[in-house]
Amino acid sequence: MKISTKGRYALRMMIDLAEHNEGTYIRLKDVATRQGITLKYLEQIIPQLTRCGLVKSYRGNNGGYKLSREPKEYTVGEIIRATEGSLAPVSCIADTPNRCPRQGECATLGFWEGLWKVVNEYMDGVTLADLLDKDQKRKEDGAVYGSSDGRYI
Amino acid sequence: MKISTKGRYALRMMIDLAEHNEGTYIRLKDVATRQGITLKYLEQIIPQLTRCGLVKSYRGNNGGYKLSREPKEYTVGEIIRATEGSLAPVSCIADTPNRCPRQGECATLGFWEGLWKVVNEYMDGVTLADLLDKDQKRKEDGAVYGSSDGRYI
DNA sequence: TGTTTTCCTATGTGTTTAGTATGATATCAT
DNA sequence: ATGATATCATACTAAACACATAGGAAAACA
Repeated sequence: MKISTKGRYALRMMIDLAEHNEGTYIRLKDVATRQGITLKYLEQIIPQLTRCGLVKSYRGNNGGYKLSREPKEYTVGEIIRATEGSLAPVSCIADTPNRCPRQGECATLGFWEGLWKVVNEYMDGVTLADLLDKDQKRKEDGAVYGSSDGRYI
Repeated sequence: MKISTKGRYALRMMIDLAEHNEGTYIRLKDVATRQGITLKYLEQIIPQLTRCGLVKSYRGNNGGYKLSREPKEYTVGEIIRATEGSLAPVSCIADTPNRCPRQGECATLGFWEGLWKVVNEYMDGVTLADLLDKDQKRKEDGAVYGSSDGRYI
């Protein structure tokens, strides 16, 4: 039940691109330095975001990456799904052709579908802009995160 | 973001033990046959449930396993956690000593904590008895699972 | 004493994770 | 043109994990 570094780093890249957005393309090297992750690894992850249209890329001397929309137009869910793939907790319910032969007689299927839905709804309920707000507040004062009910926003 | 066979099979074992509960100990061999999973693999998973006090075991000729409580007294969450470990989506927030050195400056930490909470709350909101009810209904007629809002109950 | 069960530990195999490395291709500044 | 600097594509690897299989010890009963 873990999110891999691919998804986690992708989210941090998106936040970094949003925070340093001045209209120009941002070098991945700078993102890597700021985030403390090797350039080569980020180079391997970010093409998934480009292919899904989440960021725009530009080659060459003053090239780099930048967001293709406003931060509030991204949900965290689509960023994570772009890099991690389906968030289905069991492969037998995903769109993949791994359908289980015991489907008709499985007592737990509905439970897993419910979990899938809960995870997606949580992630799609938080935007990239929400994370930026938190980050700004954190930088201003050493505020504690999270609301009283643990829900992120 | 996947649940492994350990957790999934553990849940199916618990359902099986509940459905065939007549007070006596149930042979794991019978569970394995009914569920279509090898005995040897289940033998490797079930000790975690015994150690956590979820089932009672008895050795010898008429030995086997049985639930230590009523089905409605189990949440699915405790069954899954007993076999899968912590459901924290990132290791840096779990109780494990993998705390991240960037904690103070991480904009995503609160988001992951919120996801963790959502997952736990969903799983702890469904009992073993709930899954049994669904299973009974499914056996009676070929009913469709899940309520309109996708929430399992 | 033999049978049947749980219990314990070792082994194997394939996949995934988390990175590292090498080089090609595009773009710009000079 | 040419060199510098960026993305892009692909291959490789070490370690961990998933998903079992296998062999035998210990307990309980008939």
